[in-house]
Amino acid sequence: MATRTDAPTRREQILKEAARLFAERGFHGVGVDEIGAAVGISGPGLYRHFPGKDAMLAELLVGISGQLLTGGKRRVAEAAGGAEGAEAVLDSLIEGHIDFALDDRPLITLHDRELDRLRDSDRKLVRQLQRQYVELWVEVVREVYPGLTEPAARSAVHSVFGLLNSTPHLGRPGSLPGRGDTAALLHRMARGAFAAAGSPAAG
Amino acid sequence: MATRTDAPTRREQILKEAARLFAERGFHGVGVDEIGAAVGISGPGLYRHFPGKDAMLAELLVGISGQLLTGGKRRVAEAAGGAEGAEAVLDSLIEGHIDFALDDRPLITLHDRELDRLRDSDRKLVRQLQRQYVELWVEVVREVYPGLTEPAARSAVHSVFGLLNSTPHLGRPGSLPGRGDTAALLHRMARGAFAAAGSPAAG
DNA sequence: CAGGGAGGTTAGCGGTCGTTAACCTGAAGG
DNA sequence: CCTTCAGGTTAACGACCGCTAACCTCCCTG
Repeated sequence: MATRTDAPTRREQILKEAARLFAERGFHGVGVDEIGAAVGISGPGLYRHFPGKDAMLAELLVGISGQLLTGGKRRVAEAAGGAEGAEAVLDSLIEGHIDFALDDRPLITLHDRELDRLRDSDRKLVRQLQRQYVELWVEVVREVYPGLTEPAARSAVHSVFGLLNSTPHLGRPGSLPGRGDTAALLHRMARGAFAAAGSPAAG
Repeated sequence: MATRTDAPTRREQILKEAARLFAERGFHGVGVDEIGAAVGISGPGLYRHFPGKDAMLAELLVGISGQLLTGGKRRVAEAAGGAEGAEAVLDSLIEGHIDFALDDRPLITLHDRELDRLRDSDRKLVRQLQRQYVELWVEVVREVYPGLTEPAARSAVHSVFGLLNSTPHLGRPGSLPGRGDTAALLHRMARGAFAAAGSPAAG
């Protein structure tokens, strides 16, 4: 839980700015000179830190997927240790995903937008991490709503991801009703969506 | 309601293929030669039909936004004519959006991905159409759930759009549980999400 | 049957972009 | 004090890409 107080490395600066620029204008829409300028160095200087532009995107996407999966696993394990039910685990997963979506909006945008720009091996890795993350959710969701078939649960999970990942469309951070309220609203809506998916007896 | 039986014009072919390619690899990731090849002509031949590559994207995005807004307005007007309540109007809006998301998946993808690649004037137009569409929903949603503040309703609408627009992530059309089932699931989830947003008294 | 426009073709220009090459500099270490 | 090396710099190359120019070929029409 060591909260970092030391300054970010140049490498981390580059990744952060690259993520922002890629999210704003797309991978092909951003030049290496722009990324360099964003961290105060110029174009080719980036090649002291990364073998190429592709490598930056790859590291970003692998990092995102891995971070989501690791966080999800941790939350499932923690909750399983206590006496809480599956509902609490689901709440924890939702909370973690919302935190990520609200804190790292550019990364969320990249996550489902630029995957196809990766080399085959990297793309396979990211897809595998994503799949594991989805399966994590599917298991928990089916435990809470046993009526759901597995394909339906998977569709529901993907749809809730779409709901939670909508934060980049909610306007600039200032125009939101406040982070806490937004998080609470998203959480309620996600639970409501799952509940509706799990009970086909709607009017 | 004249269902078209005549063959699509060359212009329409181009737009359709361009939409698919843009959705797959991004606007900057597709060359005009590829678009031409996709319709059986080669590169510069496209310039007999469009003034430039940008114009294809512009026409696609303006078309999408306009189509959504027009359809939404029509549905609101139709339902308002009958004796049905706001709930029925909301259901109709959801149904229309789902139809669009399931039938024109590449367009849905483009819709919130490549907007920034447009000329200023086109982007303003698209944004204006989108805003009107959102306001259409917000009004209906607040009628059904009067407890929602206006900002909360707008956030909820954007989030439900994220949910409904998740169809491109649901795997290839073949792997879905069947179009009707998928549409029904999405519809239930959207209603559940709105209901949860509208009643802060969750446990 | 002339002729003109719609809708193609290929060749090529000009600009952009990712990447490499060659060089510079300041700080650390023996 | 000399060396080394991490981390920069600018110049330039080669590929790609959007677009234009110039030309061709049907087909429709008067």
